[in-house]
Amino acid sequence: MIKVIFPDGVESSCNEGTTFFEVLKGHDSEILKNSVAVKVDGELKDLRAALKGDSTVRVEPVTADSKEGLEILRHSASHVMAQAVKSLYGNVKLAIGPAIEDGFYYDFDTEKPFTPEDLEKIEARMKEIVKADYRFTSDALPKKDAIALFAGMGERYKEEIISEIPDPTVSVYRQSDFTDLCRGPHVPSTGYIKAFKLTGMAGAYWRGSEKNKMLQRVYGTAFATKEALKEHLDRLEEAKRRDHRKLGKELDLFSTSEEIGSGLVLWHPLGSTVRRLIEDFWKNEHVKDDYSIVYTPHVAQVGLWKTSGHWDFYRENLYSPMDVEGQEYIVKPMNCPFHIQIYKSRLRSYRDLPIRYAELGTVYRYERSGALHGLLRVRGFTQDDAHIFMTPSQLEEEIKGVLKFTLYILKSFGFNEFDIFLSTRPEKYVGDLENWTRAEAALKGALESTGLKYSIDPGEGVFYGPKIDIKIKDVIGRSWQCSTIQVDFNLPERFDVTYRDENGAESRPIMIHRALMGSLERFFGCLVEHYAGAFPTWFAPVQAVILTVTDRNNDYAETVCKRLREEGIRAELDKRNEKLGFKIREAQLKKIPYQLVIGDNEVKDGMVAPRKRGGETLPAMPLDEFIRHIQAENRPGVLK
RNA sequence: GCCGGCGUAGCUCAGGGGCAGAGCAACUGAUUCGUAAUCAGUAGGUCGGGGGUUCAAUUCCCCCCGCCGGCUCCA
Repeated sequence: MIKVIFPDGVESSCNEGTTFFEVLKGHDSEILKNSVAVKVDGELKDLRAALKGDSTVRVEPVTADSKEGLEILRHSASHVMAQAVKSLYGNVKLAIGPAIEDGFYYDFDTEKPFTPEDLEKIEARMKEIVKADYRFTSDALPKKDAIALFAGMGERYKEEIISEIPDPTVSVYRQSDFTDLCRGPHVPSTGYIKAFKLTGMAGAYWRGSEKNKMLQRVYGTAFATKEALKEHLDRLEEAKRRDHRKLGKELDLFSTSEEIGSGLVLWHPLGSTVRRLIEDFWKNEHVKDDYSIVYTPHVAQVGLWKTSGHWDFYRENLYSPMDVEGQEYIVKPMNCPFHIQIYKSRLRSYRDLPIRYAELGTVYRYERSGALHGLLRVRGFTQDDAHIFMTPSQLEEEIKGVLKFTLYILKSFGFNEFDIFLSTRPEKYVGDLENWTRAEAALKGALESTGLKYSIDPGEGVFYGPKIDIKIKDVIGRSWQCSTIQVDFNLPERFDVTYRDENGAESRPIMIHRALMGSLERFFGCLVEHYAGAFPTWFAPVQAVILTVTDRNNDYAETVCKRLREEGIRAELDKRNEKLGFKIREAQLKKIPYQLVIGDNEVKDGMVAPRKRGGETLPAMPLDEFIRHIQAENRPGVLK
């Protein structure tokens, strides 16, 4: 007899050989209904597997709606998809088919790429397989036998995978006539996969390397219930609705032009207004925080990048040099060497440090055409960059300050949730170990001081120093990589940056690179999606639009508009000969925060009748009262 | 860069080897109107660009450019 302990503390005893199915049934048949697998002493197992071995085991049901359960469900769905594909198309070789973040995929080596119609056919066949409710069964095989098995089926990718598995035996899973190499576990039968959908397909290289053959990847997703699946698909729709590329066009914020070139952004007047407000706020806050704002050229001699090391390390992202009177110049991919030159323009004392140079610096980097994406990945963009030069002993204090400042700026735009990562020393690094240890401790100390949660990415730091990355979470839960704070031991060395220390000796400062928004393009794209284009009053490009009811109201409306503008409010006047409902609809579609209706009543009483973007109408009020009302929101950081 | 899809009026999209289409927007006129679309009329096209097949190409084929979904990359 084996003693079984359940998570709720209940114990029971079962014979060796009892399946977990039966074990759970005896415990709680309700939970069994929702379970796809079990965790036995922390290890995931099939429900069909049997108790064995130890005298006491802890058994925990894994339900389909849990993180691990979903993963199992999706992984099983990928097997069902593979079965469907194999049964529909001859001569298909299987590569890999894992569960991923929001679903699963399977890579196939096919003669012909799949078409959208194939996707439908595959999904239909999958439904048949689910309906047939085939059992998932598993076998352990010695590697040699497994290789022979898959070689017999012509599955050369599987052979390759098996030969790289260190264990002496591997497991295979079968459902109906389909066999696949798999670690498992799986749901007990295909009928468990009640809610799934194929979501797309794409080419994907075998093992992710461009040197290898391109395979056909089919993406899908699966959930515990139809409701959860629908919710997920609705979320995708919602994301589509918020897409900054779509809203950018609809709201006339920005565009790109084929004549100009890919990845080069035109900021239209309304988008430019938002950008200007972001920039003004950014500059003011930096000055308050004791940064010096600087400006630097867009091109420079290539030698600068040879010294910095970028010419050797990142050549493929740099634009080709241009000849200027026999000298080679390139358009700048980064701002740091310029800031270093400003630093080096005279002798610096330890008394001058820290020195903080900040710049909204526009840089150009070559990105492969396939990598470009709206405002999020472009070839020309403006970094909200800063470089801080300090003595090693100032590092921790400085990082604390930068971190606090970063969070303050992000919160001012309405971002309050973050995923924070600390990346530590990689295998290949420059600088001495002592500095690394110190810098990592400093970054850690600064993170601890914020009280925010963070995770450590060991070995993921850049070769020149450890870093903190902050991803902001938007309203629908997506993460956006924006802020980065990087310690750099390398550039001060390469450019021979120095200061005079307390003893008059030449010392090497440490540098921090940091960007809060990353780039204005990316941050703006993120803001558009976060707010679905309905920007808070303080950075809405148009804050109030005045809508006249008839031509009789035009003169008064003009004075209202003029007055608002004098008060610094971005107001527009719509005196077109259209019905009020039409004007409201347009203002609403433009997502303007306030619509001021002016008809005969308002003219008579010297009032305005405000209507909010959400549809709420406020009682008619004197203009001065409305100005007070909107001014209360017209300040950086106020998010109405 | 690679795989697949797409590119038709300012926008959203339909069409398809033989006259280039709709809705919205624009323009003109009428209407002077109270909280999400007033009515009528007019104009608008190198069907992304180049080449080929054909009596005839926007449609079929090839090349290029751009966009979209991925792969890859992201200092």
